[in-house]
Amino acid sequence: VSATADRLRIGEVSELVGITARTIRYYEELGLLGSDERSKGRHRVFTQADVARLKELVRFRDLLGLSLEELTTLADAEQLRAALRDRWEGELTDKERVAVLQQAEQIARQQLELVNAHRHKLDDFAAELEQKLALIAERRRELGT
Amino acid sequence: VSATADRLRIGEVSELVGITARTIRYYEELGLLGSDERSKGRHRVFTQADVARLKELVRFRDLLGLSLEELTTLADAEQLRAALRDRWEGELTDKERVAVLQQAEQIARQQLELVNAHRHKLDDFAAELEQKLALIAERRRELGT
DNA sequence: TTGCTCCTCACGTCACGTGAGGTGGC
DNA sequence: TTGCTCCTCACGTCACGTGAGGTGGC
Repeated sequence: VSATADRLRIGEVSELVGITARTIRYYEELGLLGSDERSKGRHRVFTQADVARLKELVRFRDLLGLSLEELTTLADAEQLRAALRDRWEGELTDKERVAVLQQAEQIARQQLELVNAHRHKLDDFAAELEQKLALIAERRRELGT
Repeated sequence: VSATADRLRIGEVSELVGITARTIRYYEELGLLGSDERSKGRHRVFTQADVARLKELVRFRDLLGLSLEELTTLADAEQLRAALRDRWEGELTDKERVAVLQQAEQIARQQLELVNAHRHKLDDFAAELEQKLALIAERRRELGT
């Protein structure tokens, strides 16, 4: 199969990520995926790295409600990180490696803050609902059932 | 001021809820608010109950990513509950009161499950990011900085 | 070679944003 | 009465959905 060679087709990616082919094409058009070298009209080819990136984008979209414009910024940062990572083996000095790690750390920290902000809002929401349930339970006790 | 009489105008509601007047009109058009008795062309009048309802809808929209069609279902349930609540004082038998409470409890439980499902996904996401940070920290130790 | 999957327009939809031009109400 | 806020179209936009008609590649 083509998958063994890490050359995925759009249908396979669609299946793996859980989004439609149309969405993948649209994201590519917006530049959310990496470079797209392909003569127009021919079938797109994807890698497992593309699948990972799409999964992450979809997660930010669905869980944090980010717009595609916001995802672009995020994708740019990730792309930079990936580019540096590709040069990781051998070609970098220790100083450069430290700089790459610092960059990666900053990105991850910002993402974690976004996630945590959303978590707190959901925690508040859940707490209110549980309070509501407690109030209902109390009223039911008052009614003797 | 008009606010003292619980007769809010769309601009006040917009401010209180944090959405635009256009959005409020759109939601009214979809029937997400209660009954709209008003001769066309005249200014809309809202109550604090409308504000509370809109705040809840916006929360479900933003935190859980529900579509307006899904919000409709949710709003219908809430509306039913509110209608029953209005009849709460005096007119109901104990049996009817218990039924109302059971309904309210079921709704709150379903909402809580939705919220918790989202919370778990965000927990997973946060855990992965923290793991990533731990990995970065480890690499930095290996590099001696 | 036959099918299936993919391709590119291109129009439709959902959830609003953004004026244009006009009227309501404290 | 003067302003400000509100009103109703109506077209624009973002993030895709949904065919129509045609070609690529195992």
